[in-house]
Amino acid sequence: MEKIDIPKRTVYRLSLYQRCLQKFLEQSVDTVSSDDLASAAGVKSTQLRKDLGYVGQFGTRGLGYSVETLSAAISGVMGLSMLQPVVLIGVGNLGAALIRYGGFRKEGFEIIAAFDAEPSNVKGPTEEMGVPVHHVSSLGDYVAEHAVRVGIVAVPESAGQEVTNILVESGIQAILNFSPAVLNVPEAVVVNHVDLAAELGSLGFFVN
Amino acid sequence: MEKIDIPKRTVYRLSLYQRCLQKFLEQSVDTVSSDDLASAAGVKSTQLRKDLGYVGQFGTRGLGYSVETLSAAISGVMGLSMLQPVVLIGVGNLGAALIRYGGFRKEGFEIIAAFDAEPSNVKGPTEEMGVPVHHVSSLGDYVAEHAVRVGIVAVPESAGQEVTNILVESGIQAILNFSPAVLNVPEAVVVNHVDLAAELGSLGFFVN
DNA sequence: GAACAATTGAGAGAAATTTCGCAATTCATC
DNA sequence: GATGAATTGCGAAATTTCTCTCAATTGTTC
Ligand SMILES: NC(=O)c1ccc[n+]([C@@H]2O[C@H](COP(=O)([O-])OP(=O)(O)OC[C@H]3O[C@@H](n4cnc5c(N)ncnc54)[C@H](O)[C@@H]3O)[C@@H](O)[C@H]2O)c1
Ligand SMILES: NC(=O)c1ccc[n+]([C@@H]2O[C@H](COP(=O)([O-])OP(=O)(O)OC[C@H]3O[C@@H](n4cnc5c(N)ncnc54)[C@H](O)[C@@H]3O)[C@@H](O)[C@H]2O)c1
Repeated sequence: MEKIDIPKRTVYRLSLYQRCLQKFLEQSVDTVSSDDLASAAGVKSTQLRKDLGYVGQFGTRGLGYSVETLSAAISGVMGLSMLQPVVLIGVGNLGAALIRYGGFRKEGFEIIAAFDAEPSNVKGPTEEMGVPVHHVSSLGDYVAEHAVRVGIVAVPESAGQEVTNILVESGIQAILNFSPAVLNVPEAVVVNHVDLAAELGSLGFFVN
Repeated sequence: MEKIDIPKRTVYRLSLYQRCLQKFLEQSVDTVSSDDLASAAGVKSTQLRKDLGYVGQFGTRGLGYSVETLSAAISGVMGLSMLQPVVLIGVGNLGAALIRYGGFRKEGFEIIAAFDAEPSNVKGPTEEMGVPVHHVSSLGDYVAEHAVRVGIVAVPESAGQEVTNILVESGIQAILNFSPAVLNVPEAVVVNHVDLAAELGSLGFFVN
């Protein structure tokens, strides 16, 4: 079960490639060159080939890659062969937007339940998308019972570590963190920190 | 006015440091060591010192950094000395969430206007936050007239390049792109691509 | 004011990541 | 079935980023 050792950056790009391949598939393209795919993903073709090299050999020289084969291969590595259930904690501005967004399914993820400290304040998403919003007190049990492996944290900074602890104790394996909080987790748990304020803030450097 | 050459990663972290410093300031802490600040930001202290090294020398050996001085210095480099006006294009799920979020002001950014292809569909944010939502046809003029330098793109992928072109032609200097589209821009324009689907997707690799 | 503890700043070294270069392979054509 | 054009896969080189080390400096204590 030992995952091959793949650089984090490469894993991220594999996710991009996968989406591009999906799009090619929809357009009934059945073969792409590394140049085609790379430019669709916004990277250099050498980079793409090096990235794919971590996964295996899927191309045929002179021709390129079979979209279907490559897509299946990446899906395999990325564990996207089946829909991955996800819980979301914090149904505020951002959390609600994420729930309403329908696009994650296509990427292989489904938000199956949401949790909030005040679920009664939350109206829209439940009805709109069929995602139930529970009280955060039931988070631990839910995650454990449904063996949920991925969680999205969209609570205020002050509550970030708290809900993370619950997730971790209940066996979560990966967290997408939107709060500014620096989350403390065991080695085995992976955290992707998306810090929107910092992303915007860093643009300040480049203007004027 | 040539900016010092600072690695992108460092710029991003400077933004983190700045937020942490702000928090220290609120707590009336007036001196921090590189260890304190680094752990608040979730990085190693050697990394922090190296990052600050790009900016200048602000610490006193044996003591640490003056929160106020350092914060001012970073603000200077990051161009956050004054509130940076920002336009947002695409007031859908995500765009509306960003508008409703009040935290960007504290980071030195203010969404002064939003644009959508169908502004009549958009209700909430305008009234709630006092951010007017205009038709996208007026985007170019608005950006040019108000000399807006930073834009947030939150439209569907298919419209990403289109609105980007308008922004670029009108003199935008930096873009925060939430759409999956790979945006094509001139060298002088900086794009921060926040690809939520890819961030979530890449977690798939790490589970199980 | 000498000894000590704390802590920065910066150069050197290590590690990670990206880019390059090119042999190997495949398909199409003559 | 040989020639040529296209394109992968991979080792090597280049670049970027991170970490380590330690001398230099400051404040504090005796
Ligand atoms: N919305 C944005 O555009 C934006 C931008 C930058 C950063 N962020 C960050 O994303 C996070 C969410 O932002 P938001 O605007 O959606 O905030 P929000 O205040 O609108 O929503 C937070 C939600 O979390 C819930 N909550 C609070 N404590 C909780 C707990 N212990 N357990 C479960 N739920 C709890 C609240 O009831 C609320 O519904 C914040 O950390 C914020 O700093 C958001
Ligand atoms: N919401 C999420 O959680 C989420 C997650 C991942 C990615 N994204 C990406 O973020 C972007 C926005 O997502 P969303 O969920 O808010 O989408 P959305 O469909 O809710 O909103 C898009 C908005 O853009 C407007 N629009 C369309 N074409 C336009 C144009 N040419 N000019 C101006 N406005 C235009 C639409 O009227 C709509 O209001 C999309 O690219 C999406 O793929 C969103």
